[in-house]
Amino acid sequence: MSSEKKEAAGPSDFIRDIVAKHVAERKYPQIHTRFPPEPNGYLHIGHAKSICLNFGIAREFGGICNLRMDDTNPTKEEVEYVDSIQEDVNWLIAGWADQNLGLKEKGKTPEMIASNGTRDFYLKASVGAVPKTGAGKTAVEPFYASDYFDQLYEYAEELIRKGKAYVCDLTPKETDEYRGAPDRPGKDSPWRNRSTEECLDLFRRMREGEFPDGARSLRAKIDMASPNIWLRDPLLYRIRHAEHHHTGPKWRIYPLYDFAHCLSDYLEGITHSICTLEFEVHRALYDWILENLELPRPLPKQYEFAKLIPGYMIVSKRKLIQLVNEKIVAGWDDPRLPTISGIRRRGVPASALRKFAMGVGVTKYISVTDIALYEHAIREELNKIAQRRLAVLRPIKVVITNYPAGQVEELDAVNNPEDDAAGKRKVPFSGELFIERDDFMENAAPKFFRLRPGGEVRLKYAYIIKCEEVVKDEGGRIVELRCRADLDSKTGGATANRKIKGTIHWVSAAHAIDAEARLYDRLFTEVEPEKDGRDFKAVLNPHSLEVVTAKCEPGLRGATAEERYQFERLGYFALDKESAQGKLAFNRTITLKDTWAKESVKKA
RNA sequence: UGCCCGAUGGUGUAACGGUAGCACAGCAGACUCUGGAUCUGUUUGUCAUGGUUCAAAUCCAUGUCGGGCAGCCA
Repeated sequence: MSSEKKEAAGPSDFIRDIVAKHVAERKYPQIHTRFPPEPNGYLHIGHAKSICLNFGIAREFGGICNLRMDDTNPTKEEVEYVDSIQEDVNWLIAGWADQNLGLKEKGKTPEMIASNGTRDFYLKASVGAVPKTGAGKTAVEPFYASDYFDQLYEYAEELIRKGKAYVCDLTPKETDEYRGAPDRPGKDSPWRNRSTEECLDLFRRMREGEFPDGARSLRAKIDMASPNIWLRDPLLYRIRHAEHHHTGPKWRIYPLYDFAHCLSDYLEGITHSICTLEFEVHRALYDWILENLELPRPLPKQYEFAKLIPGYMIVSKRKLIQLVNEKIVAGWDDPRLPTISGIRRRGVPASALRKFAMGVGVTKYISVTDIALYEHAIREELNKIAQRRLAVLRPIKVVITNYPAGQVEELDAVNNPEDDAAGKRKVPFSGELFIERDDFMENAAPKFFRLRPGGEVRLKYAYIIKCEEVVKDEGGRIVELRCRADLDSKTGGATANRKIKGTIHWVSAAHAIDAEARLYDRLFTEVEPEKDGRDFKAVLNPHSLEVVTAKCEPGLRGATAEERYQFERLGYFALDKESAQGKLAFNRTITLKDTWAKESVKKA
């Protein structure tokens, strides 16, 4: 296959191979996947991989991917999370797979249909829609596992009637003891052979709220001696006197993941249920439930892949919450966090996140992904679209001694050398400038290409200057550089083609505007912050955020949140949401590759 | 010492019995009014041992190492 063809065909991996085979066999009328987060936290970069996989497959095979809240545990879930999940998914797939996003009409629950002569439930997705509540639009919303509680309850009774499930009175502790251990079989619950009638009666009374939490449970009757722990009469329902964020006070019993998930997939007509490796051992149970219910339509199948573990990040929900609660970061969307909202706020384009998530591939091999892959994807994307601007992060004053006092020139500056269509803009130049403190070295190393006493450097888009005097204060700190410009060397001028090794950025002191620049770096100093159970707080990077006041070219006054900027020679920046009129704040998404920094480190 | 899964350069992956390829990172160079970008070249790899085969990263066996599973979490 040629590389071009391969590109058009999308990535290839073992799951897509399976799907492609099913498509070729016409096994299903349409490929249907789903992305089913539990709304108990914010989505992070790991979810991005799952989203790209599930929506990517739908997109590549002309299918649908449902967004579903896997909300079967009322004590952990909140609407705040539902909203953020929806927002994050929309952002990530916008312009890429929105036409494959499966949602449903607001308030709709599964409908009773007749399939192959039997009673059946089904909830169709409405595709190509984004959540809209405006007048005249059909209101749509994500799927919710909790919308299936009625059907799930019926399926549970059906299992009881078939003698495949029973109400068990063992306490949680006893249940645990009866389960045995991986290398030791469990033993049957004394309630295992309770009559169907009694089970039905008890289960109904559980639903009515007659018993306290933990008093009874509904269990599948499988095999207490199974080598697979999840087949040792797993719990299907537990009693929980708790209000649910979506169903309110209606229920006192809630289904567990294993019971709810496979059936939710079935109800939505999912064909390929893709999840992470830790559910591999649950697959037998997933199949068992569906098969024992003898459902009329084709059954969904579960496939597992290795989740993303990016270096220098933590992704565990518990730890993320800890960072937020202990105010180590500024909130769920802190730009240092690997949450999708943090990544977005940092200025990473959705296309870059997707590129990364697709690029890491899909396998069953668990590994730590090099953060360089992530950073490369971001730079590659930003390089193509970012508007170049001049800004000085740590200014030092430069006076051009031979430049006419009071003169101001409007110089042409290229907006994006990667894109001619981006055009040019004017940047004011004058005899008093700011340059980057790092771009001057009093005792420069031989390969330092920038400004040094007596040395020359090119000011980007402007003149070549020579440093003639270094002015210091009483403390010996450099306060000003007095330089002489080669006035013929201006871009387009007589000596414009003189070869000067270094080119630096600058801003005109009188015209510069101030902006807060938030310089973000990785949050941790170790690739695996939690390696060997170490406290991740011990390896926090103390320099993960540095805030400076940058001197910016005046054009940046009109910066927008949508636009991406490259501050030349420094990095990519995005306007933060906290920016207000007259008070600009930029987040540094990522630095430019810096070979000089690497070089100087090598020497040290 | 139970069951399940996995192992290809430093990292992520491809090769589906027939030349171990790609990307990142690294290194060297070219070019450059961004030490950016781009371009060229390049170092490094099939966990081990047997077996099947004309031919094995691929199939089989054994071993080693790593991971998952004993929530009324998902």
